[in-house]
Amino acid sequence: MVIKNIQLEIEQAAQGFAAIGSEARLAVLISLVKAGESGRTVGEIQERTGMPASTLAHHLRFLTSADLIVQEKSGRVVINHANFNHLEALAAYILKECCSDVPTKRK
Amino acid sequence: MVIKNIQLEIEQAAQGFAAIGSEARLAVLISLVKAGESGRTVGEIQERTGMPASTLAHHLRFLTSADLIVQEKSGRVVINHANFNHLEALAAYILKECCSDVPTKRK
DNA sequence: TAAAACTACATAACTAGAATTATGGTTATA
DNA sequence: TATAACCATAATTCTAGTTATGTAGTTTTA
Repeated sequence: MVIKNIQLEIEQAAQGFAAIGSEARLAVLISLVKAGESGRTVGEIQERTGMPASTLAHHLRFLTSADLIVQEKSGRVVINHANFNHLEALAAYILKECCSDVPTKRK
Repeated sequence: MVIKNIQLEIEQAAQGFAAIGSEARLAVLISLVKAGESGRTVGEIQERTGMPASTLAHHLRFLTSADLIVQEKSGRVVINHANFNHLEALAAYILKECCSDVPTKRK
């Protein structure tokens, strides 16, 4: 798996975190992360999470617009993939600038 | 700096992400991450972010209840510290279970 | 039939002004 | 010189208007 380095702006990062800031959506995303590259159809996610289709569609839209997942249409089904590049960037964002304002001690 | 390994439940993780899922709060948190261990007073954060005191107080409360920051009272000022242990755990959470459902190829 | 779009509504969140509380420093007074 | 009174500052709480979100039923599209 190739991980591309993405540079996030604070708006994008906040949007990304907001997207996984609800238990329902976080559960959906984690399910897709577990599934790896091959992803899962909307139906498969619905089976696993048990949420109503319309609710799930709404959350998938939310996750898609935050660029956390990518949807791919294949015939009649839609396959959802975790966007690993973006997720990596998001995870890194939190502590990226750790301590940059701490004055370094003079020796 | 010692990093403790924290195991997060999905509710806690979602709450944590929700806490940094607003640009205002993410900006506050990043400011505290930059400041490192020594933290920053409410006033210092206000100077940097320019947001009204009442709004800032509200967001700090939110961040505190999600355990992302820790507040320490010192005389008249309240010093805010990023909770690095929790932030590490949150960052790790996103991809922790990556690909666990992918069937491994037989050799 | 699978999935998305549309719709509706109750609930929660964001923002910020005004009032309040808490602390520390300064000045006045006995 | 105590100490009471007062003022300044830091931060929080109260309150309210506005906006966003969560959920899910219904309808549409491919």
